[in-house]
Amino acid sequence: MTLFEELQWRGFVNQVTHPELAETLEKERLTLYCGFDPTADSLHIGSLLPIMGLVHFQRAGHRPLALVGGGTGLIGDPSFKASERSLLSREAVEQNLAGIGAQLARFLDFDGPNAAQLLNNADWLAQVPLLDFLRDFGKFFSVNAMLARDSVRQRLEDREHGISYTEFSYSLLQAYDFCYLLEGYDCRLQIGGSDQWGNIVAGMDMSRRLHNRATYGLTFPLVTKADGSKFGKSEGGNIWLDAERTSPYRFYQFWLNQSDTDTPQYLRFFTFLSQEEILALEEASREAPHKRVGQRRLAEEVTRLVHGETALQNALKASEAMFGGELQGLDKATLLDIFSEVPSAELPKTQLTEKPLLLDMLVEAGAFASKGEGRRMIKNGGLYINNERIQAEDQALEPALCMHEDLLVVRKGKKEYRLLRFV
RNA sequence: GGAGGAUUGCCCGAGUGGCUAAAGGGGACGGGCUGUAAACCCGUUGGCUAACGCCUACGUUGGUUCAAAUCCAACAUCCUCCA
Repeated sequence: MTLFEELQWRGFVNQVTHPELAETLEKERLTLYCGFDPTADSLHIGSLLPIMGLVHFQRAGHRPLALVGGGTGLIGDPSFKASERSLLSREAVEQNLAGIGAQLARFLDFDGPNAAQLLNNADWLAQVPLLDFLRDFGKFFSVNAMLARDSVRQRLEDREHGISYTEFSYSLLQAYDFCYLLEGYDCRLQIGGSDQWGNIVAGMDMSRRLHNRATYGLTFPLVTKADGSKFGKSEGGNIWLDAERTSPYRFYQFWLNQSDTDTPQYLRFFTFLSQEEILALEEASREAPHKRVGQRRLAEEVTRLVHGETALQNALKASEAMFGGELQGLDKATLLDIFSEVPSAELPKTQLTEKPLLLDMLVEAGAFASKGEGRRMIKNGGLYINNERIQAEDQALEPALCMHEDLLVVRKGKKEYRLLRFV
């Protein structure tokens, strides 16, 4: 299977500027780039698809450039956005760059004949004098073409928000990047999310006018969910690639909880499993859906890829303990280890002897927002201590409830755990 | 500048003097069924209280009234039409 066929099979190809790119990819070793916005100090799984894309290209022998938008990040991409972006400070962008760079470095191979490179467009964009830019570059840029683009049109039509000159110029900067990378790195292909189509085409236009050279563009589809909700969000908000923001356990659980309908596509998108393996998993899922082999494998693969083997094993162990229901047999160290993934709080040991209401104590420990909420939870049968359902609202807190004298595993509903420790 | 209309809980939206902590829907949360999925069914969805109840809430601030989301006044924000 050729690279392009593989990408198509996996569903990575949304739009391509030239159908002959498929052939070119077989005949030549290309340099390609994909940009990442430094809007936070960590990437989230929304960026995972482009990252996977870059890696596929690298595995096929092409040279990937991961571009962090230190320059463009100061401006803000208006594509398909409803309102004007608030500008990030230079310091924030700097900080975000460092975090994102480190994450990208985990996916790409920076050695060998087609070693990846990490670039920051601030390195060249910051150098360009405004007048030169307008004379040498802006002159070739058609405002008419830009106005016609879908990505900016909704902002033009929206009299409420409008679009500032600054954001309007974003497209030029990204086009400049492409030209710059073409010249300096012989980078002839830009890939990105479907919202980047306009920006990519703008860059291709410029490189043709400026350098009379043909370039390619390819966009990925939007990752969707069968039920129409937004991919990548869960109860706790975004799913981040940074273990500090989203623990490996939560990360693993996120993938494990994907629906049957979405899982086959996600296996294609977010794992490097071969076509045969993926088809086999699908087959197995159809035959015994309750075993959820697809979700399990998906969660395993992606967690290993993003957080590494050790973190995966811990996530597996924790998942098993929390959903297997068997807490009793575990020794204290294992217990603490497993629940290190989960929010925890320490409370004074004197509480145990004073025997307050369990409910009051949990509110105080932050497990419930209010007493009313806690009472409701108990009434509905959603509160468990050490995996045993609490039936009585007036249950008192006593030493007998604890595991290993001072540990309380609080569970709200099916999945939300919290560890309390009396010291 | 003038004339109308709007503003309700997380969101949408009903409500035009007491029976309104506010219909209905969505979302969220919990339970059931299952497979930590989907669909479906049931329940919860301002705070305090075991409960009677009390307090806080319908853009903001005042007022009328025994009683206001509901009436009046001013202000704010948005929308439409006219100049």
